Amino acid sequence: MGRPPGSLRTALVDAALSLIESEGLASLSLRKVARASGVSHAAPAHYFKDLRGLLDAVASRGYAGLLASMQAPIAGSTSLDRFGQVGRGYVLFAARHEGLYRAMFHPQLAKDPQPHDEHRKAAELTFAYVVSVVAACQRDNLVRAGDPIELSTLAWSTVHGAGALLLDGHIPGPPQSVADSVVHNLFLGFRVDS
Amino acid sequence: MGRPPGSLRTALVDAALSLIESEGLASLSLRKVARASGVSHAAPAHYFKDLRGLLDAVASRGYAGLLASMQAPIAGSTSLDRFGQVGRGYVLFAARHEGLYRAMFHPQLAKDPQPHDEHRKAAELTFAYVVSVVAACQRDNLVRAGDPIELSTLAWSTVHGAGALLLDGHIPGPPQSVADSVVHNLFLGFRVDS
DNA sequence: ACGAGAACTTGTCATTGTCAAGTCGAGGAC
DNA sequence: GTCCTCGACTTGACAATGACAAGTTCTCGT
Repeated sequence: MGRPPGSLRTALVDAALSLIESEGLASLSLRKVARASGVSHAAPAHYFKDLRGLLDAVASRGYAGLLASMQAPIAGSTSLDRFGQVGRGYVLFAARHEGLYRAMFHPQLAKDPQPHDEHRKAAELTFAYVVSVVAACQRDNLVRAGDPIELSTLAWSTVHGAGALLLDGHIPGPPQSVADSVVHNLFLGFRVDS
Repeated sequence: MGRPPGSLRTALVDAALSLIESEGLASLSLRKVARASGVSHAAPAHYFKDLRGLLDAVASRGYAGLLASMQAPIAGSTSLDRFGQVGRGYVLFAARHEGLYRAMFHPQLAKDPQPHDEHRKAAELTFAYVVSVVAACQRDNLVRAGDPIELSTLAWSTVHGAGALLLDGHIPGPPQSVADSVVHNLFLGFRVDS
């Protein structure tokens, strides 16, 4: 199959994403990815030496989608609007891309639980956007003073936990309303003191 | 090997817990558990038909430990003290029992991502304690009014997210201070309005 | 005495991650 | 032009695993 040069790696990640979406993360395997891409069973190991490597590549792709979801165009465009969209976009991304979300944060499939560089870089980039939005809210006097990184870490924890618990079925109700509730309550804790 | 009657199931869960602690969740297998317990490779399937079944049993055990960690004896005993201990206990439990915590919340090893009844019951029992503590704080006028279940869900999301991100290395710093920071900020958002 | 069911064991199968070794073609050195 | 190397795979093999089917053995009620 005439493949554009240097694109097998990309194609393998595409196949992995598609398999995760259609069959779930748990049944992903290096060999399935290879088969879906029409290459030999050992080809993936050439690019990602490990299952861990594949998952890191998949996760990096996932962070791009997550960031896009948090930056989705919204009606208003005050810093507060963007704050709300960050939270909602995060939780809804988890709900809409369950397998991918799990691949990003719960890589149980790989023996080594610690994410590698590519993965970690992508995560930091995404986090940086959250920090920038929080800082903007502080400049507009909508969010109380304090280290924006610490506040952002808390916000990340909250939306991340909500997404995870939602996927595990621990939080009842439709994702949309869970997202709204979480964001609403989170902001109550971030307001400037009255 | 003369085994007390009806105790193999318990012994298998014990073995699984021990293996998770010593080698990590990712390398757990039904067969290893069987070997560690001195029984045939198919014995575990008799009690937990699935890997999923074993993980559910392990998770149920885990919730008992989690609850204990949240109820750890503390100096003061106001409802606020207990609120703090719930949060700290949760985050620290995650940090101290990484494999078990992952087994409880990220059962990627099983094909079916949804927890089963035993697991879910244990989770609800644990959550009920959180709700009771939050409600007590409300009675003492330390936490703002509102549906205690909704507030507790938010609190759970936050500590759960913090634990998960901590394990994935996304939050730097020692677990103890992360726990303190999270609980501190969480409470700021729960205070009664001034 | 007998049948039934619980508590396993033995055997087997397809699938998987990983490693070692090969193949093959393009690009540069001489 | 020939040689050499190196990247991009392929082929082959191995041990481990989850799951299933078919026993076996033991106990208990009748």
